[in-house]
Amino acid sequence: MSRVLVVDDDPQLARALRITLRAAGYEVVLASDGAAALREAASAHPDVVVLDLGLPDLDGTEVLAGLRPWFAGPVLVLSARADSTDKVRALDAGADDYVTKPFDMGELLARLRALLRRGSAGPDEPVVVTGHFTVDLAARQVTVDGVPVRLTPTEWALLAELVRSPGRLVGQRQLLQSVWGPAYERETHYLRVYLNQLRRKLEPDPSAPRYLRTEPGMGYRFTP
Amino acid sequence: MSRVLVVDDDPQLARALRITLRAAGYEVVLASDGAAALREAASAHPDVVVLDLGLPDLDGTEVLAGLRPWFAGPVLVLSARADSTDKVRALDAGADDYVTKPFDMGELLARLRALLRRGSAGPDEPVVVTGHFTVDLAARQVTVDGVPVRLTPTEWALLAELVRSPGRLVGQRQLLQSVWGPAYERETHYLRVYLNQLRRKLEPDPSAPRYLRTEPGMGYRFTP
DNA sequence: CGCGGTCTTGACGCGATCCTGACGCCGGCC
DNA sequence: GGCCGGCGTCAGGATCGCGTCAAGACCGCG
Repeated sequence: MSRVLVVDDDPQLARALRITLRAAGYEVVLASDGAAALREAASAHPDVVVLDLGLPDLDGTEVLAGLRPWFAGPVLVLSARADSTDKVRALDAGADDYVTKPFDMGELLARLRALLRRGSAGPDEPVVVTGHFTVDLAARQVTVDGVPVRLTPTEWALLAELVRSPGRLVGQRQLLQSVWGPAYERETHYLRVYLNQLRRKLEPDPSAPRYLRTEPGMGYRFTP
Repeated sequence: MSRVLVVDDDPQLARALRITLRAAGYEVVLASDGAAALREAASAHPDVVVLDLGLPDLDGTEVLAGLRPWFAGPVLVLSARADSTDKVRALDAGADDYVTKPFDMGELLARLRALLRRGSAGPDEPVVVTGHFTVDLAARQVTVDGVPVRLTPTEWALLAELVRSPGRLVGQRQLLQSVWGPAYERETHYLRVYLNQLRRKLEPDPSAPRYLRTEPGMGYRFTP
């Protein structure tokens, strides 16, 4: 059955969620603060995360930001704040659903079912390894032959988008849209420049790319 | 940009949605009752459906039931009913999100963005296998005897169109229209050239095609 | 204010890709 | 038997996309 990571600092609510989710057939992992949430998400490989925004250490959106670069599964946010600007912020930060407290357990379960039905696209591995370099999506770090390499923010965003779907071709439009925004859909030149830089930093032989391959006219493909 | 099918019988709300969605960069298709909704969903190929449950002819859940067997994209349900049993029913009937009226437009847009962000990778059956080669539609990769083969964009578009309806005859007009555009309906020569190239790359014996067959005067057929 | 790093933009050469025309083959039809 | 339309095959030239380099714009920081 599916594994759920519940992130909530209220022991009473956490306990209620654990019992309800167990009864519904889920395996439950608990975390009571943001740091633990990120740790558990990386080690327990949950299929879905239920995240309370009101945490003692980190802001909920920070947890989302730490999760999203590498965690592909759905995230359902719980919050006491019903203001729509809060909802928009959380949803745009990567949440898949937003439920305001107090909430009905039946509805929460139904929303979880809906999220899980859609299926997690791609592996949620926080670290991707190749024969020559490794990409740690959770720690935002790349190492070549064990040596850390510095990437600029743009280079990182581009690499993360490619690495998140290994073996799959990623269209140039999708890359441009997720790295530069929807207005830059046609600036394919950017891709050429930054792919070149990434290859120079990561590929054993930048002139004959092994891991960051070009599919002319369509996009790029990361092959581990 | 993405296409949204809006199903609502309230002209005022429909108009507001159309204006807002247009402004947000979406292409909008409207339907004012359930029958029209099913028709438009089939013909317009929307990326996402916004469905009001209160319709004059059909119950909203019936529309959902009619949609779900073949429509893979996300469906966002609008409803005046805030009762959680209604929400559960709609979500379990195949809805991906449920928003109660009155709602905030910004929130609706954020929820649509969240749905589309996830929905780009549909749960289709993306791999087609034959005795000699395999076509992975999601990864955009073709392998012959396990070895990846490079296809040009045109070759890929043509092959994908054929492979999407296995065993079925695909007319030349349909192929030309979907690969080159409506203006090229008569350029049957293109088909001959590119089918030839595909056969050379994929068929065991290109001069005696087994998988990419010609139906003289009609079109082509892919037989797994 | 200066400085280092990063992002954008332009120019250029090269190879791949697309279109186009020519030719031969085959089967149906007159 | 000859004609004709449709198909397969091949090759070459125009065009497009890609990689590469470098210079200018921009930004945050000291």
